[in-house]
Amino acid sequence: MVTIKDIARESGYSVSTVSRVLNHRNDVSPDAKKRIEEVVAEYHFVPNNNAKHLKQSNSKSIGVLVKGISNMLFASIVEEIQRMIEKTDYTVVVSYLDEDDDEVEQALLLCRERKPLGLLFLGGNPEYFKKGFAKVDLPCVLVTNLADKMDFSNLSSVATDDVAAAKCAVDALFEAGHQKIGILGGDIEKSYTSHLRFEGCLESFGEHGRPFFPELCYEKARFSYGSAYRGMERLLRKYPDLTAVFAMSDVMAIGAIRALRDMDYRIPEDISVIGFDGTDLAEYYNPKLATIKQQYQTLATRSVEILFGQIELKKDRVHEIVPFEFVSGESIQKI
Amino acid sequence: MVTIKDIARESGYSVSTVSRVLNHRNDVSPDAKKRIEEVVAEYHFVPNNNAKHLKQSNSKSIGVLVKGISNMLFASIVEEIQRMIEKTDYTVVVSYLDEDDDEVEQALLLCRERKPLGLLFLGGNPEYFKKGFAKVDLPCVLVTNLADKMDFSNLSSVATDDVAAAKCAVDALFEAGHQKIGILGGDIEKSYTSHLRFEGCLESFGEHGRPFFPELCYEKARFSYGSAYRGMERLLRKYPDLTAVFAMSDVMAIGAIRALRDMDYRIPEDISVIGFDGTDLAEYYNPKLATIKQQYQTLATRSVEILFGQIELKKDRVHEIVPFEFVSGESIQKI
DNA sequence: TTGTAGGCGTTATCAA
DNA sequence: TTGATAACGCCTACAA
Repeated sequence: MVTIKDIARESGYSVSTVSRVLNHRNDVSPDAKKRIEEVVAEYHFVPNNNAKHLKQSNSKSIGVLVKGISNMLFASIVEEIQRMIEKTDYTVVVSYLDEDDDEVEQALLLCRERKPLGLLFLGGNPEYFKKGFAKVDLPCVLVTNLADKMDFSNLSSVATDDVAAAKCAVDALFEAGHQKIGILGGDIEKSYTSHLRFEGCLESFGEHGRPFFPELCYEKARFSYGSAYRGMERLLRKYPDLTAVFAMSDVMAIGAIRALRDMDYRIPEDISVIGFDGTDLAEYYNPKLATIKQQYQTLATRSVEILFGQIELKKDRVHEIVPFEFVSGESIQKI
Repeated sequence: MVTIKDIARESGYSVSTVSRVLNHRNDVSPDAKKRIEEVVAEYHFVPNNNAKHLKQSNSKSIGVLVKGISNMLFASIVEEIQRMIEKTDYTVVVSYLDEDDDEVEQALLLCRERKPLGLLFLGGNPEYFKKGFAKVDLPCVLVTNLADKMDFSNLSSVATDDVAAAKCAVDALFEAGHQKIGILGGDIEKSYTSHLRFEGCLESFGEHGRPFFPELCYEKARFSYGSAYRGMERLLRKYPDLTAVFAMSDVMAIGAIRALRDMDYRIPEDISVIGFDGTDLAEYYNPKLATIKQQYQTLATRSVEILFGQIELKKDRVHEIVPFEFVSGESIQKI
């Protein structure tokens, strides 16, 4: 393996000078710079990041922790974040975690290893934050979950109002004349997001003067096509005369629709369906999916802006709500 | 930051003993192990991977390089690979690259930094391999692309026969009675996969005694809904009387279908569409998408088996073709 | 079974 | 503008 020492030897300069050239510093003579760059190119030298990060104390980088690799909304937000940060002199370090990994623990690890100047959490479990976030002592923004209930001075948040958005979805079904509404969502014990959207459902039912019996009209599923398909089957079995379904993600909605169609229901003529997230897929699906569109662009830009505000301008944390949009699609039928 | 030295001091043992405990080695007394583990837990000590990998020469890990983060087929394969390797005493290091990044360069970097015992490439550009793979000197498997044309003794490959599979797709359209067939695919100059599938189309046209005019019936698009949507519009403009479309991925097919429906064509009554990949989405879409299903499970298991064969049993490289399946779906109409 | 000491490849400090 | 040299945190002979 060719190291900085080899480059030093070959170029006739010392490792320090080579290091300076590598890090684009200006206290190097043009001659040295030129010669060293030639040798670097000739040997295809690439610095070893382990050694680099081991030594370096601060790295002008932003860490991004993404919970759930196949979450399309997060994928869109990450892309947008990358695009924004590329324009600055910061670099981005993205770390993909599993759905139920402890993101705060991973954050601590990332800090030790890359020493970023700030952190962006895409998705997060309040339990993990309460347990371990006190040890994180750099500016952070939690994206897509509001952190206003947690009192950490270095933690901002940017999110869609999940309660209001879910309420809006269910309202839309009530307003289309539906009374028997089933809900397909995540585990409200484990997923805080699901918990909030569940709250929104409660509110909507309350406001429309309808009692809400979870045992009857709520069914749990994972955020995947297959799981939602089976969840929909269970839901329909216990609530056979439902006329509308709110699924807590577009993926779930699509799984549910396939299940319903396989049981010979037409969407939306027999059963209406509304999803959540407003990913691209929703408008490419047939029928076009009614959904609640989260503004992923705004979520991305605001979170980056807020993070830089905290890092560079030493601004205070903020908890910001980004408006959502109701997309009517073609999957809701007025009755 | 708490380091191994702190643990040594607090536990009363030396750093080497602590290191031994951390690496689960058995030349440590139970007393030492117990005491040290207590202190580690108390201080929430986590080893610094930079330092670890900087020093460590071999790490019992497998590197996975994934090209294209929103490629659903790859996502499924990665999951399967993780599941398999978890059962062994190896660990997995996944590295997600952009569609057009140089995966071989990244592989070199990964090798320097993590010193894996083997590498799995999900997707790859033959150009990059020809240019730089000679410098990679550990067992590797290229997945979803065949590498039999390249003569590297440490490079195996496992893939679907893209030529035959694409031919099968187009054959299906011919056999349904279609004569005017349009094709929506990637850039055959840049994407080797697209190039091969293009070859398959040529073969099918030839076999059915139909001339193939790329300017008329081939249109280029990226592998995304939006790009395929616009590609389909262009294709239809130059080939207005086509009755069937082969899209080189399911995502493209769905983009194309939306474009066609927006122009008031019915699928499959007016225009038939067949996709490629056979991701979950294909069977959840409406209409169920006709497609060529790549066996992602087999691709995953075979590539891991072959890699371990090379690493542990010093077996020779192999180039293996995994069969594909034709899925008829509901998007092809006999005429 | 345990400890000492040297080194992994880089950056940072200081002196020249 | 340069170059020695000491870290960074960990692993691993080798010695005890």
